[in-house]
Amino acid sequence: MDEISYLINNIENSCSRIQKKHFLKNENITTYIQKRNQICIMLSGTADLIRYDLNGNKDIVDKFNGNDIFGEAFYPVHTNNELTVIATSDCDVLFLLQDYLYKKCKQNCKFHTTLSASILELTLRNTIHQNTRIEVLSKRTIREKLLTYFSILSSKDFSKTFLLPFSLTNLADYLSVDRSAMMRELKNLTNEGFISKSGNRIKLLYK
Amino acid sequence: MDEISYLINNIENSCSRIQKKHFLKNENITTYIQKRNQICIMLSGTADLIRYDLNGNKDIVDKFNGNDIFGEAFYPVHTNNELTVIATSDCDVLFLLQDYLYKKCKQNCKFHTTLSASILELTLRNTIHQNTRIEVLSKRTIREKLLTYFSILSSKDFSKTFLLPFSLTNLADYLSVDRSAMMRELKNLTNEGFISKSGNRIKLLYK
DNA sequence: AATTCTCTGTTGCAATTGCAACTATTTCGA
DNA sequence: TCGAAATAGTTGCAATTGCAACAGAGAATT
Repeated sequence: MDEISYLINNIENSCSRIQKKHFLKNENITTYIQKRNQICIMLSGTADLIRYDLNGNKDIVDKFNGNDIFGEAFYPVHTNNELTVIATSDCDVLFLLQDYLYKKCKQNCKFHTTLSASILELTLRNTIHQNTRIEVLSKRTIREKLLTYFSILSSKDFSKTFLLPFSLTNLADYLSVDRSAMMRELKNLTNEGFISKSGNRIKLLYK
Repeated sequence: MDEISYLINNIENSCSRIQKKHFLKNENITTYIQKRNQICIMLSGTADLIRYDLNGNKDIVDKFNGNDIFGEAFYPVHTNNELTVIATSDCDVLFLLQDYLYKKCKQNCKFHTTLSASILELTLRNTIHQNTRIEVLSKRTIREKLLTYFSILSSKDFSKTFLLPFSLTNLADYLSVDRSAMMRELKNLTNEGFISKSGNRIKLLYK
């Protein structure tokens, strides 16, 4: 993402229609409002996308890291719940409107060209992440979800041993299964000799 | 998608690096090969993305319609299975390589600018579809999956009554649940007065 | 018009999962 | 450095789900 680095470094002397803001942990970064077509890019830090449903239940829908692209422009916003992005650490976020990508500004600055290319690249990468998650979520048992996800991590690292990118609690959320049921299944997989595990390090023992 | 129409109509006198091909039902459109960075756009017709795993099991991973964008550039391709796109009806498909989006051709034709903007727009729309699917798949019970999906369809149509966009068999695939278990749950929802249903038409009876 | 194929609908049963309710351990902030 | 969160780990039990195996209705193909 050299392109994004370029953007960050040149943000000051760029068009006024794109903004960079800094947030402290626990601050509200944005709320998804239909038809606003807002696009956000996480430059540094982390945040959670949170849904409050009508019963007031809180639900972590997504998690964002550096270079992640998000915002209501990417999301099916429907009326009966509110989606809010909350900083889980201090962070810097870039804001722009989707329309801005299609219209050239008067100055015709290099910024636009670079920005469009970057957004496309970030979006493509985002799509790959989403497809990964869909592939995993579409498995029907916890065992299959775990093994599918492990196999993806393994082939990404070119190694039978790899580090989980988050805590076991968060892994259960990512797989959308009950944490205790997932722990049970991890134990089964270990006892049956499919994997071994110490902390967040997993080793695949088959094939 | 006027942009895409423009592309289709001007495909003949465009760069040679983008191709339009016609396929008959059941023909192989493409196979996902790592690092090829191929992008495909379905101009007309329908196709299935199919995975063959090591045991030879066949699995429909995704379904594509008009204006859908797909290809290995969007997908986490890992070594132990093959992903193939098969036409489920006669169709026209546009092929290009991802790099092509970033590099201007010598002629500097209008084609490039339009194409990049279109691809970005198609990708954004694709992302919204994916987020919808993730939202639905991340519900833990069949009942919740159904109600979540119904609620999205309902708010999209601005109506408590709406048509399912596919057969009940395909709905079960989309929700990634056993079809018979889903039928059972649909019956429960009907008996308990949450919905009514005739054919593919669903009516929400609550709130 | 007959046949094949796909889709809908149903049910019993076994396996899997979520839920609740704990304890132990680690991390983090005041 | 002490206490509070967050994380990891465990288990019994009830509810949900997948699976297998049907039958019938509708489409599509020849």
